[in-house]
Amino acid sequence: MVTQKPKKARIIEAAVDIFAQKGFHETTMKEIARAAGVGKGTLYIHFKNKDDLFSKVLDSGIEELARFVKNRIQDLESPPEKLKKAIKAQLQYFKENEQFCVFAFREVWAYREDLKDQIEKLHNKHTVIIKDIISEGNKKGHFKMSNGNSAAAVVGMVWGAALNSFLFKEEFKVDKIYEDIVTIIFENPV
Amino acid sequence: MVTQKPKKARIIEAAVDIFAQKGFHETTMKEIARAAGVGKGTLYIHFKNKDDLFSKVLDSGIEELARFVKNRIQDLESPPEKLKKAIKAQLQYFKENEQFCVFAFREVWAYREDLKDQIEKLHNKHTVIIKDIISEGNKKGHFKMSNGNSAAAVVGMVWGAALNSFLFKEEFKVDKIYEDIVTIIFENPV
Amino acid sequence: MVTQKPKKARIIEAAVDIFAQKGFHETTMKEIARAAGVGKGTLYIHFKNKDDLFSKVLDSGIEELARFVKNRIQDLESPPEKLKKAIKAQLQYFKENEQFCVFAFREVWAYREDLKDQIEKLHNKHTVIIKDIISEGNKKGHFKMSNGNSAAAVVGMVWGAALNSFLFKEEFKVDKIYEDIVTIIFENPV
Amino acid sequence: MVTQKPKKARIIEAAVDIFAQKGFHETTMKEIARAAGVGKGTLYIHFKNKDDLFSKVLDSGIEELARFVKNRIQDLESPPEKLKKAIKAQLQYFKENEQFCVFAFREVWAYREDLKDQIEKLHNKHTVIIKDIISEGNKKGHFKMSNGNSAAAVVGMVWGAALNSFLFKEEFKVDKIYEDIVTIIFENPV
DNA sequence: AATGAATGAGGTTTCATTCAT
DNA sequence: TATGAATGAAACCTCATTCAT
Repeated sequence: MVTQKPKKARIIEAAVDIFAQKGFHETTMKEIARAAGVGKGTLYIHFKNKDDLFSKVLDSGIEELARFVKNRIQDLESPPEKLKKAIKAQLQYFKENEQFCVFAFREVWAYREDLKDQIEKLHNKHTVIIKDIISEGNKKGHFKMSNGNSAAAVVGMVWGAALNSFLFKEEFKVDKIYEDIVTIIFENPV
Repeated sequence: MVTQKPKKARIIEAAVDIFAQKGFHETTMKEIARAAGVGKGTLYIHFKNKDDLFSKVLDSGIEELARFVKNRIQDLESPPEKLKKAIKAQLQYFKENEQFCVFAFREVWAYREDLKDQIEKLHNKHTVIIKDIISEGNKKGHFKMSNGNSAAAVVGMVWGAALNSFLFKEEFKVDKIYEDIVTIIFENPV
Repeated sequence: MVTQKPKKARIIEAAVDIFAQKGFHETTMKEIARAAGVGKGTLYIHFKNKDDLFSKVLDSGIEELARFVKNRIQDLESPPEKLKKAIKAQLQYFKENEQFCVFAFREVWAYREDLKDQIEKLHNKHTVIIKDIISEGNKKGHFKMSNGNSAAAVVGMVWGAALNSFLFKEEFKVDKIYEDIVTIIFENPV
Repeated sequence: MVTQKPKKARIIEAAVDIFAQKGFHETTMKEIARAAGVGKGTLYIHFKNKDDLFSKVLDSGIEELARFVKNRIQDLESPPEKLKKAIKAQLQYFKENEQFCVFAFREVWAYREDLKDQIEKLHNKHTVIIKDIISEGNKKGHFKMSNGNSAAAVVGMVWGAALNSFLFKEEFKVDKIYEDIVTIIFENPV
């Protein structure tokens, strides 16, 4: 007999897709079960309940995004270069994982009171990469940004531009969006 | 007898609050009715259904935000000054209407498929102010930004920073956030 | 100012139409009010409630049908002729008042527990014409039918044939249906 | 553990009773569930919605009535005998299943626009037995009836007489009603 | 007498979760 | 471990009826 991919992973994969397409409330446990090819009851063996499944799905996605970005910047030295690369990496990830990103937009930003702690942690994990770069850049004299707000603002910029593309169903042009954002940060208005 | 505020307005006010606190799906029509001090059936006199109420609430808020920002920039000439003022005005509005802003974050960004048209329109109405300023600034030689993406990025920056504050329940310091954003746009990294 | 038709009559007229088209439960008081050109509250001035309005409407219709049939047979002497004429008259009335007849089918036959007394009375008023003819015919030696059941059976025959036409949207051919029914009663199978 | 009767059958049985007593609109899904001894949600596992349940209930009853009548006439040869037997069988079935018959009266005759197709089919299935007998009888020279209208008239006669008994809460005397109907068809008025 | 805005009881239906197999 | 039939709380929405004008 062929060794099957573990059920838990299959469930998460299926859930990302459906949550991303329809949002938390419009998605039913039955749909997820069917998409994962398991019984409804099985979901409750691997996850405590719908909220738990949801937050695990979120977790796994953000983790992957963070890994993806960290990989791309790990060999760079200069904070401005790191910042540029981190922005580009995010945009690339968005392009390749539109599904998940829409999902993250929907649910991380539009956070639910009862998942607050969970979501704050995730938001943090995601923003912290940028925060560290800025922090390092400030120390080395490259930037004059404050840490917390600026990181949030930069992340907001990337997501704002990305969401704008998604919303208007334009083609998602990584390079163009990248240029536009870099211009805002690195070019002075007169 | 005292002339009461019109029912429709009272309902919208109550709905903003509850939607903002709990999101679309967690909010029940019963709650809104109770908060507005009217009967459940009354909601259905003034609004076709829950979705309709929701989108009217959204509409009225965005309209007000747009008015608020436009008022503050109408006497300014220089595009950079306009951009700064528009950013500050948004932050001020956010501070004074935290409820509505969280609501808008939740639902405009995390847009729902079935309200897409509605939300695109609103998103547009809101972003277009920044877009016009940038466009004018480009023509006059102040900026070198592209129109669509950059406006979305700038708006994302403001909202990202604001949401960050809300998320972490820090005090919402308009001036500090304003400085941080302006620094990103107007100060060059080295 | 022109003397308007009394409101009460206008309401009944409107109600027959709507009840006939949609049945008791699918018809709303608002619809009736609008069709009658009066305010909703006005219905409650002239009728105690929806049930009361309904039974008055039924009453007025059955009354008219009974009058219609009685008129046509009053000059006839022979019970068989009377019976034939009464059958034909009913069919004619059905053809001219399909609206009301469907309504009567729906509601008289499918009687509601809470309107039972009302409906029995009406059913009676309608069947009694046939019952009297049969009774007279028996006495004079024309028929050998029992009174109650036979009248009900004859009425059922007429309505059954009529409803059959309505159901299958065939043209309602009075003469043909009339022939078919008369054949059953007046022609012997071998 | 004792093998229980299948849930679906139990639901249909319960639904016939309640629908018969109170009609479609006055019957609630909650009542049916309670009467069937199942949860409200279970109804929606076996039936798409209230309309679906209703039409399935109707279907199952008409099917049974048709089977009942067919069984009784299958060994007879002469069309007049068949017709008599079919009439008697219907009356017998009515006596034994008053519940269902009242239900069928209510809803088949007083048909609802949205169930029209369903009801036409059922009406048909029921009337066709009589239609076939008449048709055969015409061919063999026993009757001189037209097919469609006459079948509908005969069925109407049976139902009319039966309903009359139910309406007036008289004892339902199969033999007496049978005699009365047969007299109308087989005895010539003078 | 006439109106229609307001009400809220009560209906249908969905769906997260349980549990016997 | 795995399943899915069964459950019932809770949501949205309608509409007969009331009552202040």
